[in-house]
Amino acid sequence: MSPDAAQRSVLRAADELFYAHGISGVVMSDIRDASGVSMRRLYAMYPSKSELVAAWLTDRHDTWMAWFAASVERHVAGGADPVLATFDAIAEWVTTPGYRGCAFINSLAETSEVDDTHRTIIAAHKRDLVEHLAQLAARGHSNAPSWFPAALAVIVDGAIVQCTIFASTDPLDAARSAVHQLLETIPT
Amino acid sequence: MSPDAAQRSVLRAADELFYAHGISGVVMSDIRDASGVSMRRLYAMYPSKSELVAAWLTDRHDTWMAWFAASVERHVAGGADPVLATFDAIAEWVTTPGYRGCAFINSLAETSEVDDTHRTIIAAHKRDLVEHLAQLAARGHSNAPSWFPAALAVIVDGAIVQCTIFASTDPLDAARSAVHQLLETIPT
DNA sequence: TTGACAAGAGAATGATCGTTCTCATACTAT
DNA sequence: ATAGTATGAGAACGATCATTCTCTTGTCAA
Repeated sequence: MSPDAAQRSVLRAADELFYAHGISGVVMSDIRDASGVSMRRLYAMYPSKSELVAAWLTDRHDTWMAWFAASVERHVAGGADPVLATFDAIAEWVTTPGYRGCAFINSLAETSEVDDTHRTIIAAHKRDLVEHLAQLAARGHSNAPSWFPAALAVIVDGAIVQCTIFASTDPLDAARSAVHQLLETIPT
Repeated sequence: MSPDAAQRSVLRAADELFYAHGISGVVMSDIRDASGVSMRRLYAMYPSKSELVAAWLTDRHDTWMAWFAASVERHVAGGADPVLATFDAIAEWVTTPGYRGCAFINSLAETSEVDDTHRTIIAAHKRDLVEHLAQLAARGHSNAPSWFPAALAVIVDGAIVQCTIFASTDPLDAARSAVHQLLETIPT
């Protein structure tokens, strides 16, 4: 297996396993078994589990943001409002089999207070999400109040969490209704 | 130590430790050391760590809901709108030293998909919170749309999560602004 | 006082985990 | 082909954990 293929295989295994079972629910030999990469090579690539987790989070940030942006644009191309298209994208995600909430929120719950590396990646992910939502809001709702993007991010994260807890899309629908109502009151 | 005192001491230790370090970040001997209750007695009370966690979550539900209701009423008595008083209460909580987000959301991230007991307690907690918020909304905003309580719960949970991630109260302020704006559009 | 049982301290047990090591097997360069 | 190096398979190691056991120290009824 080429170094590149090994790297991809490990990150794919890490994503499936860490997302499904949580960080402490996955042991290094699970990663080896799922990726087919030997312990020796695994530790040559990532000198500790913590660094593998950091690499996974970084990779997942890129992958997820790219997926999210593409999904939103697809719905915008179909005629949706850029802000409301956010909820169409999240609805797709939430109804995916194996959905278990936001990997970053979940990982934060498992991250001890001393591990700054993981926290930093997690916060950067959410900062990027807020920024992306701000750009969506700027398209077509250019005079939304300054708190709007941050509020939108709060609502999106709340919906992601509650859809996990209730195993239902009802919270997402309520969130969409609230944002729809909010947009009505914003002069274009 | 009386059986009652031992029970209280164990639950208090469980709350401090599980909340601060997460479930898998706490080992049973930590509970023993913090509570002063011997292993033998600990396992006589709770036959496994998982059952201790369940007892902790149940206890925390009662404690937290009581605190939240009281804090909201305090702010309502000070003249706040019952719905907006929610954000005053959450603001108190978020600025408490040692704040680490919602124990139930955090625990869900650590709970494996097979452990139905914990999931059930977590979902019941959030259901009770939604119901409480619905009752607050009914006071003074009796003709809010039917999605309003669920949306309010989504916004509250999102704010709780994002204040943890960003270690800031900014998300809470944005959330409050959004709800304030929403209430403006609801005919009394 | 004594005998019988309840409870504490904390060591023992067996499983699991992160990480490293060994040995056997390839591959590379000459 | 062969010495030298890299890699894989997976056992070994040392730490940690949930849980149980042992031994000791009360405590209380008669």
